[in-house]
Amino acid sequence: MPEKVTIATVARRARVSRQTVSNVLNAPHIVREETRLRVQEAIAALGYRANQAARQMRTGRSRLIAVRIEPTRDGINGSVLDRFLHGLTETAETAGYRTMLYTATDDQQEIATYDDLLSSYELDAFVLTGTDHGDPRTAWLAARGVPFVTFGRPWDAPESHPWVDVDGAAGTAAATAHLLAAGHRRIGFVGWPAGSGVGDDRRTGWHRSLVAAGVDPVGLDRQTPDGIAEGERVARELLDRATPTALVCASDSLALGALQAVRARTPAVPVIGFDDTPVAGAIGLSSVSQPLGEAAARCVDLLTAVLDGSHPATDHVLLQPSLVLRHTT
Amino acid sequence: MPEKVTIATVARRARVSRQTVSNVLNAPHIVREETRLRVQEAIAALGYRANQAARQMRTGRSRLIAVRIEPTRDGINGSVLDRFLHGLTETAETAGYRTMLYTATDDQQEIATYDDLLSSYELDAFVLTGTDHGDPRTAWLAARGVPFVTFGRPWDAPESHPWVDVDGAAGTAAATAHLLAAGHRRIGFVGWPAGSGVGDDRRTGWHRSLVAAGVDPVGLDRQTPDGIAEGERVARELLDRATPTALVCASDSLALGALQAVRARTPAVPVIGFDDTPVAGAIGLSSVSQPLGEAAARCVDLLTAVLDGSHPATDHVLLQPSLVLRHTT
DNA sequence: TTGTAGGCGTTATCAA
DNA sequence: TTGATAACGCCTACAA
Repeated sequence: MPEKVTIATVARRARVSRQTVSNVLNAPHIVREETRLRVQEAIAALGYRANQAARQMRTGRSRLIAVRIEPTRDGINGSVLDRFLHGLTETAETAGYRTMLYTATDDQQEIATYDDLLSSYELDAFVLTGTDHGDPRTAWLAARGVPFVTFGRPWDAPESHPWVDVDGAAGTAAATAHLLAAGHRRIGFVGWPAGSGVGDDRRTGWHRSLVAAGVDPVGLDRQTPDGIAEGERVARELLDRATPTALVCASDSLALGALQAVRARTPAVPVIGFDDTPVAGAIGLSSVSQPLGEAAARCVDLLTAVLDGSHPATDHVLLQPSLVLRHTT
Repeated sequence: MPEKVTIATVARRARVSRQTVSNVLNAPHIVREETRLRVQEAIAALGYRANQAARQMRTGRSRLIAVRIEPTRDGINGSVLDRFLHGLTETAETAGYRTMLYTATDDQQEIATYDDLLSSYELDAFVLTGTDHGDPRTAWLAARGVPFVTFGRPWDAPESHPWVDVDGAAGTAAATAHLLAAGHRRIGFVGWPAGSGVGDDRRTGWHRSLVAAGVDPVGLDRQTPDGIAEGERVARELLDRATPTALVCASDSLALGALQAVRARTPAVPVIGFDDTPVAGAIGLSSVSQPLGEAAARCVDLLTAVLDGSHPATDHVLLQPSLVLRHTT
């Protein structure tokens, strides 16, 4: 087991004071080159690394960011956040931050966790996902001046804090446009109940695309909580009542259900899902793909900008999704 | 923004010394009850929480455990580790530990990360996944006396360190037994190339089950790297050459491919996968399910035992998987 | 440009 | 049983 290497060990070896070593680390430009090189050589030779706990005590910064990990719901949509999490961890690492995980069952408990995390570990920032109308979490963090960024727009007040999001409406619009181009007119939409920002956004794209093409969308959409069985049920209902010739869905789960419903119909009824989850790839379901890696990277960008005190021109990033076509269209 | 509450704030309010507050926190039994209650009241009233960085400086312990997050490969098998990670975070929280994430591209880089994590953040322990024969990571950690537990057996030396694993052989044996009970004799196996501990383990269960039933397994299995296309290819090959009437697969990806291969065969060829990933649930694929939440919990148990210095009777845990039957059987 | 002194919040040691 | 003192490793002021 190697002995603990502190700033003092380095100082001794380089025959300078501890302060000079600290300067080499934090303000290299004020150290004479010859001295700096000697210190850097000592650092490398000893494998010295600054102790975060000690640094944090002085600076109050931990170089740690917190992200919530969700219970996997149906396991399909959960993969979206998992992919985001991976991208986040990776990008944060290259920016010199580590990622810390926490769980929470509801907003209030999550806020209690913020409090705990902040006072025990002095986290530098939070990355929130799944924001919705009137989110109490963002209000709490903002009130305390805690840096944070959300993956997902604040639907109420778009300017209130830094966020990164993917343009869901553009995604469903592209899906709808693709079907229109293929000659379809009566294109149905299977979505979530009105009221959720994300769900409404995705419905909007379909609606707007249809209207632009001169098709009346009335009666062509259905709403249901997420799930495969739910998707199948309402898709069947939609097919029976409104006879759409193609379907756009708000999620891959819904699309999977819709796929069951359209099975064996002639002519075939194309179905397009949302999120391009592994399931979609596995079964050949066309889907709208979110650039999750880039979204994560931009979140880190925004965060480091805030943490370094530099105020960038823009702190709202809206990314464009892409349509991945497979067998089902 | 609330003022920072330190042990001194609490001490002042409770009219005791800082040391007494510390004792109430870390050794309550040596404090007179009356004093202790007064201090606890002050702690509650002020919302005091011990600062981890300061505590860590003194004790050298961070109450942090590290887990690696993998790049999602095909996104199907990746979900296994994601579910494990969720369970781990949750259980660790209840045990008073937080989870820190890191990424690594190969074993050497991962070891470099250990070094970094250990000297910068003084992590208390590591949870490793995906161990294989002659894993350099466990050797490195063991040599330095760093506490760790692996999810996955050390295939070379079963006694060398604490581990938790799921009995893969029992899983494929159960799958095979189920098919045997349904009247099948020529049951094929689609697995990974020999040499990986996990893959060989899963093949063993199928092999043993067949032999026990008096069926000669020779020629009834194929090997391929993981993947849907790969699974389809070798399953097709197997069906053509060895005419199995049912298939057991080493993963859901392979099973998904096999499902393509057996499509439209009469009589139907049942397929059973492994891992019970969301995809399996979504498309009705029967699969062997690992108790990932429990595995994670046991990992935390083992870790806390090591960290608290108590040496439990057993530090090797082998959990039993369960067979989830769906349409494909 | 380099060195010295002090303190961040906590706990271990030892004395009262 | 409680309290005073020192120390963990680092960084910021200030002095040399």
